[in-house]
Amino acid sequence: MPARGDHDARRRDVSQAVWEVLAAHGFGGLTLRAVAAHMGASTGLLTHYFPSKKALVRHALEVAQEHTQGRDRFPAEGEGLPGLRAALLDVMPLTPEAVAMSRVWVSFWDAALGDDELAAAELRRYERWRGMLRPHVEAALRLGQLPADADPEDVVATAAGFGHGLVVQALFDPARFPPRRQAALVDGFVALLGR
Amino acid sequence: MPARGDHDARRRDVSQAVWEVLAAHGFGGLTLRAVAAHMGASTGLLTHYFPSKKALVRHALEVAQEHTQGRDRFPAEGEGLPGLRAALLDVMPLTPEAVAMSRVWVSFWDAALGDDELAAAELRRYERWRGMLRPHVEAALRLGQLPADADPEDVVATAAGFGHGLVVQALFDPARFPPRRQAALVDGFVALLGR
DNA sequence: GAAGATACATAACAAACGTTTGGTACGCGA
DNA sequence: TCGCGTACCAAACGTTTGTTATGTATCTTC
Repeated sequence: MPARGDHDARRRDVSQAVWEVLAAHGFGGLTLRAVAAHMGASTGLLTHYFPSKKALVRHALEVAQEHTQGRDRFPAEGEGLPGLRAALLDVMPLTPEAVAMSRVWVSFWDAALGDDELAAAELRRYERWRGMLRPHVEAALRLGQLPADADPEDVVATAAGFGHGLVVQALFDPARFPPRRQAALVDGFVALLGR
Repeated sequence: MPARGDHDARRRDVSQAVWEVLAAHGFGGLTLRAVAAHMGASTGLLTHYFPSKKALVRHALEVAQEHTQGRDRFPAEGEGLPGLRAALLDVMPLTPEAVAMSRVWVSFWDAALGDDELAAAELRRYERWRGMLRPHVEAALRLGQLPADADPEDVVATAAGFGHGLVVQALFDPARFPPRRQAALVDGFVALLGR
């Protein structure tokens, strides 16, 4: 077994394993031994790359965040509401990978509720997500796709709420919320906004 | 300090303590010792009333559920959409107790993601909640408050998603989502449904 | 090819966990 | 008043946790 590998790449491998254990068993099932076993290694490997479990989790979530943002997104077939539609579809658990990702973030809410630092991170994450929706809402307003008196910030918050709420429902009841229906509900919601 | 107390009442006391620890620290911070300390007792007391931690949690969630349902609800000032509005306001974290309750349920999602039995319970809970929204949606349809071609089941799922999504946002960002704004967003959403 | 840093595995550590055990204090029927 | 069952505490059990210590290959550099 080698030395001189790519240190950062290995850290990313470990984060990936953290991610997968998290998706499979939630924060309650996230132990160093579980992560190590999942990647066929020992806990010594983990401690070699991360000083503590908390540091490991923090890095894994950062990596996850980049992965979330750099995703092959649904192409927005237009400005305004179509863009909002695409942004919402981006967060839906439509594929197995997206399901895993959603599971991790929902799981993360529990950990964040009990830890101030993680709660602050979750707050920022929410702001960033609303920030991604906002341009589309503002464009829609400019294009007259929304009632002229609509408050953009309220529309953003409403859309963000609808999106995450639908994610949770789909996560717990995939039979009732298959990808096709998730997409249909998103379409219906966006149509609702546009009068 | 023994004897002939009301056994069931004591079990409810314990469940209440579980509830409070859960609201404060999430599932990750729920330990028998924490619960015992919270009620100034020993872990022996807990095991005296419950055979295992899992049984304890199960009972606590059942009690919580009854408490959720038997809540002093917002009076529905009308049939159809006003009723839907009231039902949505009922789940919003508008008061400290409602905040605690919402924290517990969000926290519960993590535990449910890693445990099949809890996941099934969460699925049922969701069905029950949609079941509470459905009559209002159907009444709204009957009263012509919704477009005649609207699918009631889709409207229910959309409203349920919006509701829970807003709960999560409000939980993590109470400054941005004070009670007044939560209510305003619910009003805006219901108005959206009614054209 | 010797020296030293790197990359792990293995094993031990104290702490915390859920659970079990043993004991004591009290209420109640006899 | 005796005896028994309930209610509970205190302590200990074995396991699992995150962390630390030690050991051993492998690579890099000279």
